[in-house]
Amino acid sequence: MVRYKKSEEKRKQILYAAFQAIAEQGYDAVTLQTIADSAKVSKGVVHYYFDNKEAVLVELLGWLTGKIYEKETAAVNGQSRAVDKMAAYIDSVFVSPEKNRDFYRVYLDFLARASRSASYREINSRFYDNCARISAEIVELGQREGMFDPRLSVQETAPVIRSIIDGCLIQWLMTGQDELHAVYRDACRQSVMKLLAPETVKKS
Amino acid sequence: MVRYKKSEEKRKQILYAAFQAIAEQGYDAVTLQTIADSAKVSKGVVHYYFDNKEAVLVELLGWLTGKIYEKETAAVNGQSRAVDKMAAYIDSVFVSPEKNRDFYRVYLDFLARASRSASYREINSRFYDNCARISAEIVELGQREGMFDPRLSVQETAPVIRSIIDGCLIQWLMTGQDELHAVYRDACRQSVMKLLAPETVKKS
Amino acid sequence: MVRYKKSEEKRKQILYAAFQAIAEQGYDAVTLQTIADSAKVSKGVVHYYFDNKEAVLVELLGWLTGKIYEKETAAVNGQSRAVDKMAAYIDSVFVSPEKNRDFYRVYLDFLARASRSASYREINSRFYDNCARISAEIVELGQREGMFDPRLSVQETAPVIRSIIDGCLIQWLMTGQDELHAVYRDACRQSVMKLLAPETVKKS
Amino acid sequence: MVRYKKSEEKRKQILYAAFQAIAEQGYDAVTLQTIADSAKVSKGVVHYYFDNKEAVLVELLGWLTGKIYEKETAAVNGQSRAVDKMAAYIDSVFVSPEKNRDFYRVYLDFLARASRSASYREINSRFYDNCARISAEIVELGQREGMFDPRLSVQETAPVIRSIIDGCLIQWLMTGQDELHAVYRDACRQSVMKLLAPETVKKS
DNA sequence: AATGAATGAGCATTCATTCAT
DNA sequence: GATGAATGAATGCTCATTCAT
Repeated sequence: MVRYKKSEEKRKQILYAAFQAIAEQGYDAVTLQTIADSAKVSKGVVHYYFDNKEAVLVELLGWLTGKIYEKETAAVNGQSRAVDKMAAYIDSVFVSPEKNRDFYRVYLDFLARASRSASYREINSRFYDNCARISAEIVELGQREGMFDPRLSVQETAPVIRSIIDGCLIQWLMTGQDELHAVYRDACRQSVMKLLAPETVKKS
Repeated sequence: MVRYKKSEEKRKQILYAAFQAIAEQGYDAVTLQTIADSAKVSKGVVHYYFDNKEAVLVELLGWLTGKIYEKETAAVNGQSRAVDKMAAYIDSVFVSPEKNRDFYRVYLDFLARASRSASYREINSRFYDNCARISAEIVELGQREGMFDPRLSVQETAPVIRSIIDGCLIQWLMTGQDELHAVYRDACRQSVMKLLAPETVKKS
Repeated sequence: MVRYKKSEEKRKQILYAAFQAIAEQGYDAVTLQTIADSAKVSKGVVHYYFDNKEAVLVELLGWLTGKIYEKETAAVNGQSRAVDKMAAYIDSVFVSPEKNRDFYRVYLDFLARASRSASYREINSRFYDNCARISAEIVELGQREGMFDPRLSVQETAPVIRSIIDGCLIQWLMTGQDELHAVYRDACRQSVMKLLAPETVKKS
Repeated sequence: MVRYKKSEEKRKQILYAAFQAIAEQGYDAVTLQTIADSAKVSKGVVHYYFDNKEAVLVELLGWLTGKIYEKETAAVNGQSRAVDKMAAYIDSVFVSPEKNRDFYRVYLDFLARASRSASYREINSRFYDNCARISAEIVELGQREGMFDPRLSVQETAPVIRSIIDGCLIQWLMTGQDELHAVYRDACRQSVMKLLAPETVKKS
């Protein structure tokens, strides 16, 4: 990308600092001074690289969701069977309490904003579309493999899978308890699997 | 009780004004002046009834989630069979695009805050617990009726149901399209039902 | 004027403080803090009474030029003959080195701004029109009295009179010497009188 | 001289860019970046040639007023009779709406500053002195020719002539109307001529 | 109880200036 | 000579909060 002449590295440094600062304090409580301090640069530098505070957030969220999508893709590509891919997909989201906490704190801030601003929604839509594509491909593969319910509409299922993932992680975040991370992950995994499972013959 | 009669009315008036203002602009963008104007009271009055701006949000969310819980309970109590109760529960959440939009905008603001503050989380926990209880009772009833999968852990299932509901509504909100409200509601309903469904005999 | 509910007195206090501050430091060098300090009020008060810094200047200049016009009118009305009226008019402008210095400093700032902004120009036009009307009435009276050149176009002469007045005061201001104030005033008076004088019979 | 040949060119380039930028936006609204961009040089270069922002204005005005004086001198030298010289002098100032607008915008900015700073006033004094000398020589010539009023004090008349010129151009600038440029020029010319005219024999 | 004038801390932002390359 | 990244002081402005009436 030649889009930015100015050192791409420093931009990243500022974005990461902003991420940390927002995760800790929330978007509105964060000041450009906080971000600058956290990035170990002077306040002016933030404005040198970004037009304004909002531009930092906008870019941060494109960057963040982009990175997460990449990780999900990598995790899914590491498996061959649909069931394993889906498990890998879910596990790649439920990385660790620390990382999930940081990300979902920032992400909730973002969603709150996106609910009122079309430009934020657009960034999020790209992320949702990417996630939906991953799910859709896994579901289709699973259907071809005969492991997933063939009657499922891929269109409808993909968003629900993301709902369960995000919903579970938000609920976990609200517990404030790291120990429950695994519990919510398992609940998420099992629910998704149950949702995708084909009709079974009743054991008699 | 009688002591606060008059006050209580004005408190509600202010809370409702705050709700509208926050739904429109977001908590941080809203000023006490905005709230006062919208509630048709003077700025001083807001401080007379609430210690500070944050106290408005705190009380607002206790009040809001309480009202929603009441509506859910009423809807569920209007049905007798588990399947109908669950459908009524879900439908009572998916009221209308307008109402869902207003509530989820405010609720996302709240969740973002709750992710960093234990006191906010506590308010949310009450709501989650109430929702979980509703789900749990329906699931147990359904299991007794033989309509829901008897192997389901009620403990684990209840949060997932809420995840699907919240997750779907958040995703719908991010589309920015009122017309899709019904689509997400149906996806939510079908997924929940599939999740709760007992093992079925494969048609041969 | 019920245009402003907020204490008109305090507005004047702030305007006068702004006038003093601008006279001393120039519009751009003046900060809202300076104005507030000079008015012995807190910084917030200035913003409470005026939307922004520019609004202070705009109102200041309407107010200032209005006051000057009033003084000019009063001075002119105190005389009955055209020659005396004109002298009174000029003298009412050349009040004192101190007052002229303060006013013309601020006025030059204003003219510089007005040269680029139509809204400032409009305020100034009202002032120019008022001044031109004063001159025009005197000139017409003088022509009727037979004391002023009857061939003079009132339309054309009025602006030139103001040019001489403003031009002389600006030049005096640039000398930085209070002692020369009277010199420029006399030069102004004599030039204006010469300009208005009717054809004379050459002394032989 | 040779030492600065290259530098001098770039200085002029920067000064001219500054002139354009200030004419358009005003000194305070102009940034060094704007000037640098407009001069097609880097920001650092401006600081390389000028100690600071103010030094640009100071030099700009010395340069500008110098050029104007030269033009006035040339115009006056092109005529032999006092009346023609004076007309040429005035016409050389009223060049065109575009040029007068640019110059007087910048000049008003400068005068506002000069009203508070002795060092600026000094630059202006040189210009005033030069202008006064031109007028004085013409007036003296005219008196010798018997075309101008012999009783006129050259000392007193010269500044008034400049007052009329500057005053008329400032008033024209405040109209915002290019079409009136000629009107103000004519008013200026006629007033100056009337001012200088000798006593005339009344037609009987 | 209610008002709204007054306060001032805190913030985003701008920009002249410096300086390493 | 020339560049432009980096700095940080300074400013306009917002707004929660206080308090006299």
